[in-house]
Amino acid sequence: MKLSKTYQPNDYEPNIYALWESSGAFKPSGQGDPYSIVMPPPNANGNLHAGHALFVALQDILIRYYRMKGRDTIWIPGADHAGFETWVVFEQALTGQGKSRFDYSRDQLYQMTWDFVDENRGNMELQLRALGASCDWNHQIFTLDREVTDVVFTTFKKLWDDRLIYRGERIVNYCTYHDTSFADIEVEYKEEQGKLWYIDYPLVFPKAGQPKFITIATTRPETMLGDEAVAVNPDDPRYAKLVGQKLLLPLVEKEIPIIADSEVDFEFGTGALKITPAHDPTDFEIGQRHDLPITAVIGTDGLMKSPAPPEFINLTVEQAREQVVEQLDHQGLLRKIEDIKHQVPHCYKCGRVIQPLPKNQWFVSVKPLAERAKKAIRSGKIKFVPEQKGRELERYFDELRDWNISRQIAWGIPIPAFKRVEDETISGNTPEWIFDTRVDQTEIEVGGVKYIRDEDTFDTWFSSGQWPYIVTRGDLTRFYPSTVMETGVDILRPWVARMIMLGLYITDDVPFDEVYLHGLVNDEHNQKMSKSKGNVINPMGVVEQYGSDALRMGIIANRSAALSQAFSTSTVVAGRNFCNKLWNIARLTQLIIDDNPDQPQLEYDIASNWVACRLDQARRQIDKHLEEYRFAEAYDTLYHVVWNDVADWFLEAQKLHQNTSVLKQVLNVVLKLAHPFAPFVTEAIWQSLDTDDKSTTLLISQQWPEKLSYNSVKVKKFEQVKNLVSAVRNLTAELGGKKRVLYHNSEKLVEENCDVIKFLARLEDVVVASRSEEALRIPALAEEVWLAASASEIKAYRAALDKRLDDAKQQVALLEKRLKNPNYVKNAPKNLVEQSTAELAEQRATLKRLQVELKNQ
RNA sequence: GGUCCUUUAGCUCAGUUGGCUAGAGCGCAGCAUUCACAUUGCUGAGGUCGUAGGUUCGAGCCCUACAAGGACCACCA
Repeated sequence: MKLSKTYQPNDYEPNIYALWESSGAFKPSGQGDPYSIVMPPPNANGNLHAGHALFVALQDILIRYYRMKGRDTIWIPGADHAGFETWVVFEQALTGQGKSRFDYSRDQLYQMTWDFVDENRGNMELQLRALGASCDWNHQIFTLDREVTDVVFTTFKKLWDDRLIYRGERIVNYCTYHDTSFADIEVEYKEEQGKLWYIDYPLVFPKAGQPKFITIATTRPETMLGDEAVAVNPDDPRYAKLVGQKLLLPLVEKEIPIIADSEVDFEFGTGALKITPAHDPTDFEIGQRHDLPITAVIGTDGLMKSPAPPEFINLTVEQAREQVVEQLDHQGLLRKIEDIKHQVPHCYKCGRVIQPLPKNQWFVSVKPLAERAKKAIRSGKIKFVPEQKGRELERYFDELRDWNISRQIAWGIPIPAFKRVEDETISGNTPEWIFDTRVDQTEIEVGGVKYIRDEDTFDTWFSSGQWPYIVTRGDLTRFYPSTVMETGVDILRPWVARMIMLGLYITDDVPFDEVYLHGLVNDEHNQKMSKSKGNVINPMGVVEQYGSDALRMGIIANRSAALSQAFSTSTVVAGRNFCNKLWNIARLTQLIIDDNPDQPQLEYDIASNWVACRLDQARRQIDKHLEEYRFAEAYDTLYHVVWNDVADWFLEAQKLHQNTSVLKQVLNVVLKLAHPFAPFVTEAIWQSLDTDDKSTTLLISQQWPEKLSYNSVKVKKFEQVKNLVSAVRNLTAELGGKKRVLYHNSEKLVEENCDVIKFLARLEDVVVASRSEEALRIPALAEEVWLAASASEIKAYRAALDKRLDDAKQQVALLEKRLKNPNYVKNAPKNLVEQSTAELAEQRATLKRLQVELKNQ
């Protein structure tokens, strides 16, 4: 015996992976229709988490399956510089060394982050290998590689030339701690208990019969220092006559107009809205419509700044708020304070409140891009699993606003734009900003004019949004569009949406044909995993304990598309046990073959036909399930055919009558069907088999099983034997478990399969006899077969028989009622009616046998 | 405020165009076991499919309302 008693994954996995990798099996074959998956690049600086384990499992199953199906298959791995994410970690490390980002230049910081990432770089890749990812490492790309930045620059230029990129002062979401702006999508809104302050703004020249002031309501009184107007709804009768008049902005003593804008909600507060164009997105828009100046009183450092009155300058927002309220109260302008619950934007990383600030940034005009993307989904050019996620994206494209792509962090792809250095000698038509890819220089000269590089870097999603066509350039163009994009629902909007927009824009084609989305992997109690909760599952620990295959099967079991579901150790254990089952199937097969070396018996017995039929059905089902991305069901099908059919019935039967050629064939098919789901153990077994040319034979490179042939009559026969055996086992167990004698009235089925039935049903003996008093009829079987039982046992069993009788009666009544219903007979499909009729006959026969049985006792 | 998802056995989940006795894994109970595997085998118990209506010969599945949980979106200052 070559194989140890149980499968020890750690003894095999690393060697098996090295075998695959060195054999070149991960490379595309160049034969067959292309099948490609672009891996969502994991953070180069991080360790893999449970979500990665899930995506590796799903994508690798697809890749291995289609590779075996003969497709020209590639899975392209990547590593993400993960701009902001990595930056935050790097800065923490810097702080840990007592340093800060202000001690270095941008270029120094970039280099330092590069080195920092480089140190950890290999971990992620080793972990992908440990998970068995059969991706083509020759084509691995890092998101900061030259070939990536080249494409990103070209795209930026094209957008620029097409006037789809503009630089403008807009309100951005600014984290004053991280010192960078965010896209709308990166902001986390949290409901908070806040206050609503009601403040009187006096009119400069109150007219007779009119109020002397307007009361506004605000949750952020400190921003009033930057107010430029008070807006009311044009249809609001309370304020109709006041529109156009001036107010005196308290504390600042500045005159501001009362304007009318339909955006203003009558219902909220007093119906009068103070307008701070610099510090609120809505106010900014209203300000634009009414040509109001943008007066910023909060700086990017989060402190108050000029032109706020001197006493407020350099106060924090919170301090300023207190001061403002206090002074207003002092001046008798504070009318009332209400408690209010409202949504407050927070930095998703540090949790601090996001300040809306005006900032000059690069923006992408997304409307035309989004329109096209929406059409691609609507027309079915891109298919989503699950479908509703496609509809969700369509709605998202409708409401998407211009996309801020500038980030004020050093770690990322520099924006290839340079700003003119002000100089009186330059002519009026020299552009303020020019495109240039010499981003390694901070200052360049063009036509005698000096330009300085934009210090900002691109939003990571701007470059990763171009990933599918970036990674398929060169000799891989046949793999674009990729076949399926498999990724997490959480990045449907930030990533998938952008890949579709930019893919269509640059290549005039969709970036992928289908999108499969997986949900979050929660902890065992279905709570979201997070470092702060300490409930994070480390996939490498699971691999170490149970094996890579076990983790893979455990994590896909019971899981459906796009749903957040719990991680379950028990399904991983089930996966581990399944690996061991495969292992022992191989061991037994080997054992039998070793015992019968030179005489393969070619007699094709009924069990062999039956198992061929079961395996063939399973193959078709797995095909169908994988076609429809039903991973859990494909695995379930495999699990049961291997365990329940092959191991529990076929191999048990083979212990009696060996058929080495069929045994070999069955093991071969089992290993192939199982390979995408349990690659390591199946390959380990494959390598242990005696084959003519081992060096070139890898399971990973084998063809998926073809149709198996079998004799249906023999299949049916084994099915009957199996039913009889189960019925005997059942009755034996109910009667108390000891071995018994089976009597039969020269039944052909029993006669022909006497020894198999005896063996599988664990019978004392099988003898021909007429009905004995000391025996119980095997229930629900048409054959005249009885199991030996003493009178007292029969008596004790009477209750069970009574119950069976009741069940049968109920069934007969139900079927009769259904068949008597003329509407059923008329409307239901014919085969169903026939089926019901047949079943009724069967149930009536059963009923009759049970009645006889009971009478005889 | 809006949109979407979920609700099926003790737990985690399947259940593909409605079709008649709703499945799996784990857990639980009983029995077995020198014979590939205790990471085992056999047998079994356990569900009025969130609630209330409706459509239909027939509903876990379709429709309506409601309830609970979750996710996302939104400019209510």
